[in-house]
Amino acid sequence: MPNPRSTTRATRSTGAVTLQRVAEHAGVSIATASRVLHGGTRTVGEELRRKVEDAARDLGYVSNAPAQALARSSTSVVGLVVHDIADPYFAAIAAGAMRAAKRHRLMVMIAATFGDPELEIEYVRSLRAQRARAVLLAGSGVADPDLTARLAAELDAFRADGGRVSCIGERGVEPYVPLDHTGGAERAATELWQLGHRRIGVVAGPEGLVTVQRRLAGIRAAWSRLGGELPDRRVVFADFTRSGGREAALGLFAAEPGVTAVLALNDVMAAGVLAAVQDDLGRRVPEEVSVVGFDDVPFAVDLRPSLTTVRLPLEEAGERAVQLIADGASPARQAPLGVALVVRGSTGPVAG
Amino acid sequence: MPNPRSTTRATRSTGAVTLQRVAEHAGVSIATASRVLHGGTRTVGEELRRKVEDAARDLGYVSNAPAQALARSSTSVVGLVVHDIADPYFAAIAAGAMRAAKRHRLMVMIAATFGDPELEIEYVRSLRAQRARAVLLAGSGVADPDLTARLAAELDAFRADGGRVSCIGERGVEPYVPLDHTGGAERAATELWQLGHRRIGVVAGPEGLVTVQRRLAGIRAAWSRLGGELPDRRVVFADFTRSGGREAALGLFAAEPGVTAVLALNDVMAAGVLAAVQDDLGRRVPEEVSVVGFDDVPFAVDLRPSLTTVRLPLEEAGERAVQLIADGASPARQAPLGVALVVRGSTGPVAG
DNA sequence: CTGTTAGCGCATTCAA
DNA sequence: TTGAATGCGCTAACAG
Repeated sequence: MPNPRSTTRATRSTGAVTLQRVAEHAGVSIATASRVLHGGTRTVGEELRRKVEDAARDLGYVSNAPAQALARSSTSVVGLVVHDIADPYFAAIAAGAMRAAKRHRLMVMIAATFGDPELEIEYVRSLRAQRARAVLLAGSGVADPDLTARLAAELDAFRADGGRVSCIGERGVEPYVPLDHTGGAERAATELWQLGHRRIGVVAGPEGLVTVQRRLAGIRAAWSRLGGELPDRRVVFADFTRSGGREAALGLFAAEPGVTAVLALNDVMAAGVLAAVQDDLGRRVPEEVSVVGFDDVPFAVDLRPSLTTVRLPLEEAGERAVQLIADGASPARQAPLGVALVVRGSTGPVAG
Repeated sequence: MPNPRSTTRATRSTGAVTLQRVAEHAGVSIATASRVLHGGTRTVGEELRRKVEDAARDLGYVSNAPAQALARSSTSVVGLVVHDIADPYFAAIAAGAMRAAKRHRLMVMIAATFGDPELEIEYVRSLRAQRARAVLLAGSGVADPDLTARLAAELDAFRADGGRVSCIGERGVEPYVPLDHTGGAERAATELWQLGHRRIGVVAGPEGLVTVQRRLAGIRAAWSRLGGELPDRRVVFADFTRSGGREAALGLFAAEPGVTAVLALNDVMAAGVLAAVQDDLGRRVPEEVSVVGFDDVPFAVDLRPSLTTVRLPLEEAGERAVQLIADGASPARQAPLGVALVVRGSTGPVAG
């Protein structure tokens, strides 16, 4: 018998090294092998333990995650749902999440919805099928009752199957990592007011996103508190992209040439605004027009001029989101992550 | 009976809706249910098919991926191994990969090594445990024989288990998406030469990365072909980060004040170089110093001044990488993705 | 076209 | 402490 293999079919030639084989090789039962290789509790004798470990190493054993998942009905993967991983906002969150995931020995599966709420629901469902241990919703939700309800239903089903859920920013899902969009926006608006600006414009992202609504609300709140006016025609909605920002800025100035400062609702859009104002419109920043961004993504400091923006601790938010779903994290109230206005070169006093 | 849940423990209250239950509910065998719900082939009668579909919908059935994976020993997840997802280079690749993955109905699991080659090996092993259908290596390899061999061994094992492998850029693994680092670098260097620069400096990434070596080789090849000189002291290695670029530039100019142009081996470093040259050293770009980057990440155009750089079709590379491992993609020779020099504002003729 | 049956690899009672 | 046996949910022959 030159070949120890006995069973019939193909697939399992010498290929798959299973617990079974390790057990045989070590001369123990598969239960024992399982205990030393996977079981946390040390209830195996020193000698057998060594034998099993040696066998596993010799054979190059690698556990079969799907099999384990099936047997214990739980995996070590967490799903992260973002809009677009190429967007530095989400990339930062993902980086933080992955860092924390590593600490907790979790794998991160990323799904990009490209802004499609239907896809978000579909991905949660898919993650449920994967029996992911948790799903992290990183993107902003949309203010649509139907969509929200359907997502909630899907999340409930996910939880019913034993999964955990957490999200970045408040969106009606518990637990979540609080991000003070409103407060940050208020601060940015206030800064502009203090610089003497009275006629400001807002370059906003998609109108349906609750993040956009929150930031906008913060600006409006601060502005009216200060006694300013912000007519709707000075608020332009567009995609959360560079070109979205550029086009929105162009539209804004076409309609309201007197605007002295513009608040972009994220840094990527701000980059587009800067390009529009300086290159297309030929106005100087900040001498003629001030620009403020939101998020403080890494490249904000390198824009021309460097961008004044509201800093959001994105990486930390990502980390916290996985902490929330890792171990028995208490669903205790989270201290909101600090937002801060980072004043750089794109803002200045209103032209006298 | 206000509460339909009955069974004892926790987890499996009304929770787990299995194929089994769907089959019962529909009055068919579980095999039939499986066929209509998962089997691609249409070998089920119209009536039963409908019954099963209705039952599945009514019960809210979601297939159990781990169970499927175990039974058919294959999953629909592909692993993507990157250095750092927050780096726009990898974010772009990931975005492309995810787009293609969606088309092929694959899920993408991302692992970040943060530049640690050991972690890369560990992740491949972990992906093997997950029985991932494929792993995509997006990061550059290091020029270390031991590491390379161990990674190769792990990849072979992965393949032996039926997994597919592909990577971005040549690194001794087949198949791969060719990226002409060398050619791009040659083009950038040539451009500088033509602008009259003779004393150039290179701000390079980690010396061990083969990508760095390739780009550097391209520069050296072009330069010596043109008749220029590039002494080692004008080549500085640092991290592939903004601060790495900034510090490297500072060091470079401290040692070689006469340099008239610097080639940064990626755009993120170039941002740091720009900051160092203009803000720290107070020299004008491009009047006094020209700067060239590499990759053409999204923010390159927004730098101050806009960055001349070598464009690499990163998203497309990501897409191609998953195409390579999807369906029965022929391991045919790939036409190298086109690289192009994008001339913008950071380069100009040498000061006369 | 449909049902029966035998695993897939592992965790986990339950005995020993 | 260790082993034997059972089942996780599903797929894939194989038979009818």
